[in-house]
Amino acid sequence: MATKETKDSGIQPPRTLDGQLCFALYSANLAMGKVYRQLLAKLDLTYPQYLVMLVLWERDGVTVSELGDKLFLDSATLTPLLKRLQAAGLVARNRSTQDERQVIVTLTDEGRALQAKAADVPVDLFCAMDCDVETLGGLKAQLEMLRSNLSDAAK
Amino acid sequence: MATKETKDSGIQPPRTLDGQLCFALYSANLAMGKVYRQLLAKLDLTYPQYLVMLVLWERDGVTVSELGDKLFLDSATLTPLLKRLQAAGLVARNRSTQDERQVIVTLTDEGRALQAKAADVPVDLFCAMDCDVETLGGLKAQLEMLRSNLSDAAK
DNA sequence: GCTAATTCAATTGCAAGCGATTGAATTGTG
DNA sequence: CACAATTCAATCGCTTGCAATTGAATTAGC
Repeated sequence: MATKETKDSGIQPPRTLDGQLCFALYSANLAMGKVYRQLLAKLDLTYPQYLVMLVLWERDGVTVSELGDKLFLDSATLTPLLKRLQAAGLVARNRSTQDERQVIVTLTDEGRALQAKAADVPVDLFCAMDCDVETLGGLKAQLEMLRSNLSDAAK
Repeated sequence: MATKETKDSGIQPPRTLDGQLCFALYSANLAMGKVYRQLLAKLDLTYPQYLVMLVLWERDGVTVSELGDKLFLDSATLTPLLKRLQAAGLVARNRSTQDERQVIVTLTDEGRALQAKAADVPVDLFCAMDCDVETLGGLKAQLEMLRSNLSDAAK
């Protein structure tokens, strides 16, 4: 055999930077982060903090684990992030009385009020992406499939 | 006007977590990072470090700025990363004699030797993604377009 | 030739992100 | 009931990623 081949397929994955899908994913994500940083600056939120607020605006009063399941993050990331949101006066953290292991995250009045100020964010971001809706929808579906496959592969 | 609309388009970008392309991008990138962390553990590299090595394996002896242009990263990220690669014995960092402001990054013998050990990484990752090549190619092109558009939007 | 503007890497301070571990609370099993 | 296993949040240590700044080297303008 002259060159290494992918199992059973005979396909050659690219070995250079430019050829790799993963680098495109990585750098698109970085670029998205920069746009969000600008858009969210007026709300004093980072993108992961904004994601937590999105979850809470949809359904208030969730545990750290539930947040983690929705956002694919664990407590090592969420606990300090939630403390910062608490310090900013946007959420409260309270132990569940039913199960003292769980911490319930709740919106404060200020946190609820922030939703109105954040209304423009999805619109502005949609404009920044400058794509037609069909493309974005297809891209979203493919990325979700990719995330699912990669999650399965990672143990 | 009953609801806010995207400029001139009448289109409603999604406001919930599940609806957002950006979250799909963000979480797919996190999932990719976890797979790479496992694959690269045997090489003692992180994914950004691996990207730097990819660049150097393609063309040895590049400046920090050139690395930054290729990887869309700046010196605040690259300098400490390169110092870690240097501490690991994979690269050397030397001031250019032509222009003392520039730092030239060069592979050591050990760094060059690592390329052989990394040969399986793209293959393994391709398997982990579990997609056909056409899908991956299309996805890569769309992500590159998205990155470009977002970069333009961010200042 | 001299000063102003620019370029380049480095540094600082902060916020993720995660592997690994800890400790408390709960559940399961005999 | 007892006690082992599990679940859950928190903590530690490390590596990105970046805005802002610094300081040195180079280039441009006069």
